[in-house]
Amino acid sequence: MAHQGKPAYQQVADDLRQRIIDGALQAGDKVPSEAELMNDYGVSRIVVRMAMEALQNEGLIDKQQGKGTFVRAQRPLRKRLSVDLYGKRPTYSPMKRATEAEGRRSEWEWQSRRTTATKAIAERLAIEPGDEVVKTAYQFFADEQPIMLSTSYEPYALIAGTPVENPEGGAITGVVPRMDAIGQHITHVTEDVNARAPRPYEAEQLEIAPGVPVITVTRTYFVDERPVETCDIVVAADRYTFSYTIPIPSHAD
Amino acid sequence: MAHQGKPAYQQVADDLRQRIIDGALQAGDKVPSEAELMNDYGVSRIVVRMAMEALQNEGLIDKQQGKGTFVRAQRPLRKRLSVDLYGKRPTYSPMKRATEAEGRRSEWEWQSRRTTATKAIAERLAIEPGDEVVKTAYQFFADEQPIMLSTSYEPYALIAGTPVENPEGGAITGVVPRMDAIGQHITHVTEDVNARAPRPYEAEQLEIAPGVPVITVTRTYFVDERPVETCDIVVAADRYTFSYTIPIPSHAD
DNA sequence: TAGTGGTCTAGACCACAAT
DNA sequence: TTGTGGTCTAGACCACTAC
Repeated sequence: MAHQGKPAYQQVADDLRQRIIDGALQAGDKVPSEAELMNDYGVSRIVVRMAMEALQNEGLIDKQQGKGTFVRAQRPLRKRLSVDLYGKRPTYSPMKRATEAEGRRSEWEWQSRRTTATKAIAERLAIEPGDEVVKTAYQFFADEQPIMLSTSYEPYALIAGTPVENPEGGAITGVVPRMDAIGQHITHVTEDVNARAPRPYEAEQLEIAPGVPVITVTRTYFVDERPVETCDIVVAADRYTFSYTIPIPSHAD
Repeated sequence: MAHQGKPAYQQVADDLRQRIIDGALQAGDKVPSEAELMNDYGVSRIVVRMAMEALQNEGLIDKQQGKGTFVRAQRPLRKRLSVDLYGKRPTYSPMKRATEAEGRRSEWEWQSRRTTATKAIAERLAIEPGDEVVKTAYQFFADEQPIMLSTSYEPYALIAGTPVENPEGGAITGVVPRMDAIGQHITHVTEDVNARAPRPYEAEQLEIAPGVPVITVTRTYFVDERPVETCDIVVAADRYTFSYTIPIPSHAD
């Protein structure tokens, strides 16, 4: 490895990245094995692995134990979790839309329990810490593969004794219709989008390598200024994209 | 390190993560040095480093060469890049809003040049590959620190000979006002939000460690169904969050 | 000068997949 | 059985920071 001031592992990563971008290595192609790369570049295995790890975290390659390393299919194959602002229906169920639109089955599992609000959750729901909330953990699947984790919180006071006390137990799916059923007509939703490396549990559930980033969304549903549900969403960034369409008001000032 | 089937580096990471979450290690606290951790857990340095790298990529710690490793300030301190749907003004300049709102100066640098559209860009702008476009690379700063990279593309045919041919050279800042000035009244914007590890150039520009994810946004401005500008945005995920507010139409079906 | 994290070598054994 | 990537050891030297 001719040095140019840069660390060797970055030079290896740069070279391989360029070969992928240039198309010398195409989607599905096998990347040379670690042993071959050690030879090709004249570096130790740790250097090769550091380079490959960087490329994996960039979403460019896919390592498979026992088989080898392959160039990933690029962006166009990523699924979109889209939020349609123009639909007449008040449903707000991007995952269902995304999966049904592709003729796939949409499935989820959930586990619900009553608990008390932490300080952070209380703040998001504009209630007091210690107030009762219903906490529900969801796992969404498409074609048997886990694609999204979500944990939602609702003030228990809001839904106690109503038909929707059981989160998704009834026939009504989606937060907006469920809230509609008890007279809470959701007016808007806020989403804070961020990203980070997955926690081990998330990496396992979503079947991604540790280091491959996840997109996190903190979503809160409001009836006017009152929050009625808040949830934390986690999806694998190398497989999914969040899409937004934002209307720009006209210049009639 | 008592083994429980899990790799040692995950156990070390799990233990340190728990100490941070529990508050035993608080924001700003110094994490034990690599040498101390090797001793504490009875593992080699590479194991300690793999654990620390995971925590860094999760945004939990901050490594500083020569000084040590420290627990990061958590989410609430992150800045928001917010998109206000309700403002009367048609400006769409989230970075300015975010920085001005905090009484900070907002600065940017840009470099513009005419070139031809690649296949991907042509598709996003609904023009033909090879058509002329104006490509502009922006760097946004807040308090001298780089916070956002952006590369925008506009069809040259749209702006040729107009006062806004020079991207941000005139007094008009922001895409919506600029387009307004030439009679193009932007009706909506689409954003595709994703995340990945940064490229070396991005890590350097944004002053983040390789492995700390960036949020990428592919944003396109439309006049009715016609795209008039598209851009790629990159921000450090450990410092910034994108916020959306989405109105939910009422159930009057 | 001492302590920190950054890079790197040369090995080793393991788990998994293909043959 | 062979080749792959996953984990791990025991070192080494360097660059940066604080004293």
